[in-house]
Amino acid sequence: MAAMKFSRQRESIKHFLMTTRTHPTADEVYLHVKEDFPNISLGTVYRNLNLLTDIGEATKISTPDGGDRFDGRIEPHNHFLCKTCGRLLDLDLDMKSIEEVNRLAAENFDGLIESSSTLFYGECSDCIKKS
Amino acid sequence: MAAMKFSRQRESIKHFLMTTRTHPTADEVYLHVKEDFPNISLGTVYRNLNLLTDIGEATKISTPDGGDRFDGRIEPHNHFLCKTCGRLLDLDLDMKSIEEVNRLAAENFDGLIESSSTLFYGECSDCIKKS
DNA sequence: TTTAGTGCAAACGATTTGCAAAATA
DNA sequence: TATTTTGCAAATCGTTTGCACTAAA
Repeated sequence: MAAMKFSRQRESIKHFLMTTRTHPTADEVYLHVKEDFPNISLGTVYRNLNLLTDIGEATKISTPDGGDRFDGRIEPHNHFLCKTCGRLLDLDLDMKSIEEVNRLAAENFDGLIESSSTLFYGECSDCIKKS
Repeated sequence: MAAMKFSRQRESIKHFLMTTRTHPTADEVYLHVKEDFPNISLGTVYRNLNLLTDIGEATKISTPDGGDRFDGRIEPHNHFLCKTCGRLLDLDLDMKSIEEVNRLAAENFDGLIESSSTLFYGECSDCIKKS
């Protein structure tokens, strides 16, 4: 079932995800990879982003505003959405804290908790400075 | 600026949101409210859901699978998404725990954290029983 | 040479929007 | 009466898919 083959396009997408911290949308990935592969199509980008997500080499982040973002950092970590500029930033809690949250939740919940993802809301330091 | 007027449709939408715990999609809200207002349109449902969300009387929940869900519970609380049946359930941490998470995050973050929303993943008790 | 991946364009589902008519203030 | 909200339909946005072709194994 599905012997995965190498593809230059997929490598490029993966490389971009792993070297940026901007949590790009599929379209932003497309525009970037297009610089190296002018003929690449948005469909290919979506197919590879989903594939990378499925095999655990990327993460999909959903926010209440607009399309999904993708993240090449696969270690558990969390995100912050600035209500002013809309940027999505990394926000690291140490592993112990993340586990502690999951443990606390498990106490109040009658099922199996495997992971969690927290989205923090507020205003980032850049926007605070400008106001 | 926008003096809000009463509307029967909006009341019905709001009432449904406040009395269900199913975290309905816009379409599910539409189908339910349609029982009382057979002519209501999906556009009206979306307009009111967004309006209620904007004035803080409802919450929009984004998950990595499919469309947004809406929630009439406005006190801070969290959610659990079952990987097997896809249901979105409430998961309450006590207020202290939520505040503690936000405090921990603030220590590692250079901006203002106002709130947070955690989505837990795993398998719900119903699905565990069936397997 | 067999199979997976690509580019393209059409299809899709969810959500938004313009507009004339209806409801609220 | 003045202004907001509605229903409808068309438009838009993000994403997926079928297909003939190309690249990798």
